[in-house]
Amino acid sequence: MQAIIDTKAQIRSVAQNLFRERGFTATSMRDLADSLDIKAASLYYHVKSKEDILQEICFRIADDFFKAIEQIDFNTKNADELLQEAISTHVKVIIDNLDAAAVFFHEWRHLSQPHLTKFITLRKKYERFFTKILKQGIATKTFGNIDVKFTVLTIFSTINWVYEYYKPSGKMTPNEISRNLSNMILHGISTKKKIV
Amino acid sequence: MQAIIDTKAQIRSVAQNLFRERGFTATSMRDLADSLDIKAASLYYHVKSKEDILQEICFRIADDFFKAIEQIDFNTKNADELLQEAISTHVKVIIDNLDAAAVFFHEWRHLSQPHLTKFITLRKKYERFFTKILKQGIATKTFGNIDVKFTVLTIFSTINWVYEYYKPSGKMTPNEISRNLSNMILHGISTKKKIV
DNA sequence: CCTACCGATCGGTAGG
DNA sequence: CCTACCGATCGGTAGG
Repeated sequence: MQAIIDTKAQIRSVAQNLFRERGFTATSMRDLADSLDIKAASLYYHVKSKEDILQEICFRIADDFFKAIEQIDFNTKNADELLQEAISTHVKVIIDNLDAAAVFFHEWRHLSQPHLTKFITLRKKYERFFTKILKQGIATKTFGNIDVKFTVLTIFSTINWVYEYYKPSGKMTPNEISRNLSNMILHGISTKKKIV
Repeated sequence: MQAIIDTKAQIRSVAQNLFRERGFTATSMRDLADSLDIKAASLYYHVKSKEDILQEICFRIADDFFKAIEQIDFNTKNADELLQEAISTHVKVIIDNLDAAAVFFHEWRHLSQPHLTKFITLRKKYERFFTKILKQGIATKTFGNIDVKFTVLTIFSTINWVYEYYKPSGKMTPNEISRNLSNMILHGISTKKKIV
């Protein structure tokens, strides 16, 4: 049994990398098999289909995102602290799974139904954690009078792109990246006061 | 001649849409032909190859981005005004070419050499406009002591995602979106003062 | 995990 | 812009 599990994990690992580099559609089962030094037909002993692999990648990391954010205690902190913590855990999941994150953000649309709908539903559910933080922050005047939906989308655009430029060999640590992103989202880059 | 030009523009228009929806690799020449009510072989009278279409889409909108940003007068304005204007023209190009922008941001990696290198070089050149604005703003203390490279990347992540959520039928106008994005990037969402 | 193979589809060409 | 077609490659199966 152990061998099967390992092989499946290996397939996923190689697939994450190739799906990221070339895209899901442009990666063939033969490409995958070549990287694993087996024949394409042998892959089907471990996975049901090519899309089966994509599903596993997408929903595994979705699960990581939920597990991380659900550990945040939403009752004992201010909205700005909550937001910083949410950003930090989100960024950590991405950085710990760079290939999977890239696939998650780019290739999910190749999921077939009903998985596609399930995926979109999960994403909306996840967004609600951030919506909640923003609404709380507006209510307590911690945040300005912002458009919640627009701001949630903008926060995600800002923090999701991390997988694109983060390099483990780079000079910025994951914590520094999280801090800088939180800082930009909370305070911006200007030294001047906001004109409202 | 006019007919040929129109047909080529039609091919590009349909291709932008399909490449966006399904991705470059997952869109076949037969898909394109079907949408145009012609046969796949007939496409080759107008275009050299499938990638030829991708190249046109990517480099045309790249040109739009440059034309727009080159019209900004970099000498008579403060860094914060410059940044607002750069963001605004950038967002306008995206909103005026939603399909092409989506292809530009997602499918460029399917370009072959030497076009891929040319594309990346152009993108770096374009980023330099923003680098210049940030450096000027830091020098004049308009911006805080930020990491320039990181901030340029973060600004692009924040503003590029517009193509994903902008809907012409939505309640926010392009100008409002630009203003909100500039506001977030310059001042953030917090009402508190920045703690340095 | 392999060999052998299938039907479908791909990008593209020849020739009109 | 069409018909007719090509070699290559695709995801996947049968049977071991």
